[in-house]
Parts: sequence; structure tokens; C-alpha cells
Amino acid sequence: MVDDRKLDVLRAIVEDYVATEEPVGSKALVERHGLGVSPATVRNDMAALEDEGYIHQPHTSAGRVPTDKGYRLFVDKLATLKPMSAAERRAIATLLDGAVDLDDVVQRSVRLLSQLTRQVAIVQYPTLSRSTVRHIELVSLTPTRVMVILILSTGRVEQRLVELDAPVVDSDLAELRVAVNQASAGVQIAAAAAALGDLPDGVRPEQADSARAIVGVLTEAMSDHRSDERIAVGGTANLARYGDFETAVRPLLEALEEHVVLLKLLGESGTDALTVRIGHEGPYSELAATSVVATGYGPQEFHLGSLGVVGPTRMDYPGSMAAVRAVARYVSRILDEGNQ
Amino acid sequence: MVDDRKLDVLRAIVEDYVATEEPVGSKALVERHGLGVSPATVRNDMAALEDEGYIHQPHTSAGRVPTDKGYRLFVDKLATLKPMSAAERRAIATLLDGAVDLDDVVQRSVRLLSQLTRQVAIVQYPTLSRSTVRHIELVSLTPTRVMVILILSTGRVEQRLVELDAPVVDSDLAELRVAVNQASAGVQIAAAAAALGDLPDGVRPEQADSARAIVGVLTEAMSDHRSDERIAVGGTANLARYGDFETAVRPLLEALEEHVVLLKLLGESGTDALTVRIGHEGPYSELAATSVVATGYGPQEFHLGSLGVVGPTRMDYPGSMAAVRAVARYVSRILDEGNQ
DNA sequence: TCTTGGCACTCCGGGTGAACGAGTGCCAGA
DNA sequence: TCTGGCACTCGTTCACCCGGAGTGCCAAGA
Repeated sequence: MVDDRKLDVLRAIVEDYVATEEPVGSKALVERHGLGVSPATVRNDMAALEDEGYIHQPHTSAGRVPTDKGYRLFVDKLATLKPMSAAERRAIATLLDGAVDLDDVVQRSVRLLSQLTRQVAIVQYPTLSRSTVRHIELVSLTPTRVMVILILSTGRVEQRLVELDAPVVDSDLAELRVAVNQASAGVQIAAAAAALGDLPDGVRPEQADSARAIVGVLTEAMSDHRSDERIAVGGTANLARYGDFETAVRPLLEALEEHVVLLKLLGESGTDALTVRIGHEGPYSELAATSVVATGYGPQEFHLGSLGVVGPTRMDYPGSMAAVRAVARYVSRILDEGNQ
Repeated sequence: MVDDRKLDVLRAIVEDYVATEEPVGSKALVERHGLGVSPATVRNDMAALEDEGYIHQPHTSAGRVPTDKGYRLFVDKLATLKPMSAAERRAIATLLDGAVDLDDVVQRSVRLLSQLTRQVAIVQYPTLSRSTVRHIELVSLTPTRVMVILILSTGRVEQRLVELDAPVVDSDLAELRVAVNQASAGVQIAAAAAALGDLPDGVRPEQADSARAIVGVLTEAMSDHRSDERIAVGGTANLARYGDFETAVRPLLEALEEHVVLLKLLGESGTDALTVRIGHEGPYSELAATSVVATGYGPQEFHLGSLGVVGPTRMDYPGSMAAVRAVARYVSRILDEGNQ
């Protein structure tokens, strides 16, 4: 049974442990929180909580430390998101409003998130796959060299250089430009890639080769999932605050190098809900000592990417959750504005 | 006086200390290197080297450790660049040749450099300021919205969105496109920005407002030094190998967050020479325990940016220097090819 | 004059053991 | 059901000691 006072005790343990980084004992607990009972009573509750697996004793006659299960209960039942202060809201607004392009939005978000939470922040660039084609531009640099520029609805711009076997004149290029834009403007990129594939058959035979080369590059750029894997990381210096280097810092540092790992951590779930993954709940056993607070972002239920923070299981969940949600909302709003 | 044998002793001390990370004593020295003299002789030499400030004793009755001055002498006089192995050369070639665009070149270079040296690698993106304008493209998205795309000789592409007060028809836009390209194509961007500034006066009055808006955005993009400060960092996980967290790892981790600091570390000197900055020789007293091996890159004496590695003063200088130089050369070559 | 073996000395690092104290579990009484 | 008391556990800290690596110096040899 989990009665109210035991929950209070658990909450107090989590809060104290997060603050002090040291196992917390019964006496300190009643002193620092106003639970109106004696240490002995708290001890009984602690024993019960330990039986049920919510807390754990590093060794006999040490204080208690929350287990992953304990944090989970705390997050699910006990934590109320810390509201952002007015100053923090202002900081978010002014910093993000100053962004000049998509890259800048992402860079600033990472920085912001890591400063707000004093944790390591990760932000996934908006994925290509869900966005639509806004415009395609063909620029002839020399008669046999064409720069292909693909502009997407998220504001992302991809450019590729194409070498043609035969020279192409400007008027032909203009025709092609119209054709590719007709085939793909406003269309989701998977569909656009398919539509473009058929295009070379429809053009005049003299143009077919050039068209094929250009369309080839375009479809490749559209299906290039390399850019789906792009991720920005910030706040690594916050790792310095962690105590145990070997079990907590080193594996995380290694994980941060591997963007594939980070993507998995963020959870490609595609859901926009705020999710908290605690210690062993995550996919990597080496990262059993770290938790992830993440959420999707994107205008109106439209999942473009994820962002979040990673840190030790002993982290300030209410604060991190609030910050992650606030930043995600703001980023979503900005992307929406740029899209109208 | 610094005779030959003393130099040999210094070299041996540096090599051993770098390998073992422990102060090296006279006995171990004669055993591991084939200096044909007795420990006692070596001790005399060590005492002399210490008097001259090249090595240092952490405490009485400990072995010797090179000082910054000692490393400096080692790098200047004693180190011969370790030639890259065939496998390493191949790895550089295949990895970098696979890059699809400028961003990719930079990303791959960081990765490569950090793997080759097992250190933290930093690569500066090619600066705008030294490059020339290859092409400017104006794309009308809606009648009052124009996407301005600036393509530079380095392959960098900058895009900006412009909101016009009055709608502009496609033929006018085409005229403008010709005008801006005539004014700036092939010109270094500082000069191009100046030339563009006069352009709005020369166009038909109806177009003047649109021209002003577009030129404004262009010149802003050209003089935007934000992108000059872009830097890629990789191999942070290699920090985990360092011993002393507080003095070596933490300050470096903090520095890595500050791209301005990194730029200063790389040395905006503008020179293409391979430079080694050892410990206190650098601009930051907090980083007295770290060294930087860096060089500029760019096609034929044309400095586009810098790249290098940072690590503890106790690092493998010959190996790092060779790797940095090899990668810089390869990157330069690739940028040159893309530029023809 | 340089090199070498010998020797006394220094000092770090690791290991041991005792005192301490924080924290616990349990029990009896309110 | 809560509380105060009490015996017990066990990690932490400190002093202390000892071994070993390494040194500086000296006197003798090349």
C-alpha cells in the first residue's frame, strides 16, 4: 500500500537527494521538510518504501537513495511542472525571436535549453521527410554545370552541384525549372520524389539526359536521410558538475558523439508528448545512470523533430520538463510563422 | 649549454612521459631507450636540463616531467613528423571524397581528425570574407515574398527571405537578377557588397524600393560575420582518457562551448603555417594545461579557415602535427576542385 | 674532464587499525 | 499507530608506518 504520507516521504527523499547528491537519512528529512512526524515514523515508512522497491540503501546504515522506480513514481504522480519565471519566458522569447534562419533557430534552442536546465541539451533538426517542397531552383554556373537548389517548407535549403554530359542552354533550363516545380511544389517530399521520377520521359528528347541528371540529384537529395540524422548538442560543460566520472560522464560523452544513439535516445516515436525515460528504461545499458526528458516539436500536431535534455537520473525533473516543454512550444510557434 | 646527449635525454623524457603519463626516472630511461650511458650520467644531464627550465620535478624524489619550455624545444628541434601510414592516407582520401557538400566536408573533417589523433578536433567553416560571389539567385515565392540565395565560391550557400512592400512581377525580378549578378559575380564579397550598395540608384524608379530591400538583405548576408564564427567540434569523448578532470578536462569542456574562444585558440592569424601553441603560450590562463596544434587551410596560399586539435600539453605532437597537416592539405585540395 | 658505482636521504603511495558518527532496525510504551 | 530509546552496523577519516622509486652528491676510475 502506498498511503499519502509515504508518498510525501518519497517526494522529500527525491528532492533532497537531487539537491544534495547524498543519501538522505530520516533525521535530516524531518528537519528540512515539515512532515509533522518523528524520525522513527519516517524510518518505518522508508523501510516499507524500500520493500516496494522505490528507494534503496547503498549499504547498511547509510541514508536512502531513490531507485529508477522511485523516480518514475515521482515523475508520474508527485511532480508538478515548475512554472517558468517571467524572466525565463522573456529570455526564451527574445533569444529565439532573434534567429535569422533555420540553422540559427536550432543552434539557439540548444544553447537556451542547456542554459535553462544546466544540462546537456540535444535538438534534432526538422526532418525532411514530413515537409513539403516549396520551390526548386536551377542555376546554370557554366554550360555544363548546374546548381540545383531545393527549398522546403521548413525553411531548409539543400543544394547540389550537377555536372551535365552535354551543355544546356538557358531557355531549356527555364523549361525544366517550370516542369520540376509543377511536378513537386507544395507536395510532400516522398510524393514529390516519385512524381519527379516520371518527369524525364515527358520532356523533349534533347533534354532527356539533362533532365535525368537533374532529377536524379533532386530525388537523391529528397531521400537523403543523412540530413534527418542531423542533431545539435550543447551544454556539454554541464557534465563537469557530475560526480562520478566513469559511470555517468564518460558513457554519456561517448554517446554524444554518436548521433544515431542520440536519435534513439530522443525517441523517434513520432509522438509529440513530453516523455521521460529514466535510467534503465532507456535503450542503452551503458546509459543506465542517465535520464532523458524529451518531446517532439512542430506546428500543430505535425511532428518535425524532437528536442530534449539528458542528464543523470538524479536530475531536477520538474524543472527540466517545464523547460523542455516551453522551448518546444516556442520553437513550434516560430516554425509555424515562417511557414505561412 | 645544450649538448647532443642532453637533447636525447629530453626527447626520451618527452616520449616516455607522453606514453606513460607518469614522471620518468633515470633508470627507466636508460632501460627503455638505448642511450649508452649509466643512470648516474643521465641524472647529471637531468639536473642540468632542470636548471635550464626544460624539465621539472613534481616533488623531491620523483621522476621528471617536461615543462612547457621543454615541449617547445621538443617540437622545434627534436620532433620529426610521423609519416601517415598508407591505411591512414587511404582513410583520409575515401572519407573526404565522399562528402556531398561544404557542410559535409567540414563534418567529415572533424570526425576524421579526431579519430586520427584521438583528440578533440575543431574545424572552422570557410570564412565568407575571403571568398568571391559565384551567383545570386532571386526566387519569387509569392508576389511580395522573394527568396534571395547567395552562392559563394567556396560552395557556401546563404539564403534569406525578403518581404516586399509592393508586389513585384517576374520580369522585373529577372531584370534585377541580371543587375545584381553583373555587379557582383566573381567579385570578393566585401567589394561586391560595396558595388551592390550603389545599385538601387541605377534602376527604374518603380523598382527602386524592391531593389533596395533585396540589396539590403544581400549586403547584410555578405557582411554577416556570424557565419565566420561557425565551428565544428568533434571527439569530445576523447577527453575521457585524460587523467586530471579538474585542471584539464573541465576548463577545456567549457572552452569548447564558446566558439569565440575556440576561434581565438585556432588563431585567426591568417597564416597557413602549422602552428603549435603549448600550455601557457595560449591566450587563456585557464587552459594552461592544454596545447593546440592548428593550421590554416584553403587552396593555394588562400586562407579560408583553420583547423586543428586541442589536447593536454602532454600529447603526441609528432602524430598530431602530421595528421593536422595531412587533413588540411586534403581539405584544401577538395575545396579547390569544387571551385574550378 | 667526463663517467660511473655507491650511498644516504626524501617523499609519495598504499596498507593497517582505531575512533567516530550517521543512520538503521527493533521494541516497548503511550 | 506513533514515538523515544537503544544497541548495532558500517563507511569515513585520520594517524601512522613502511616499502620503494628516485634523487643528489661524492669519490674513484677512464
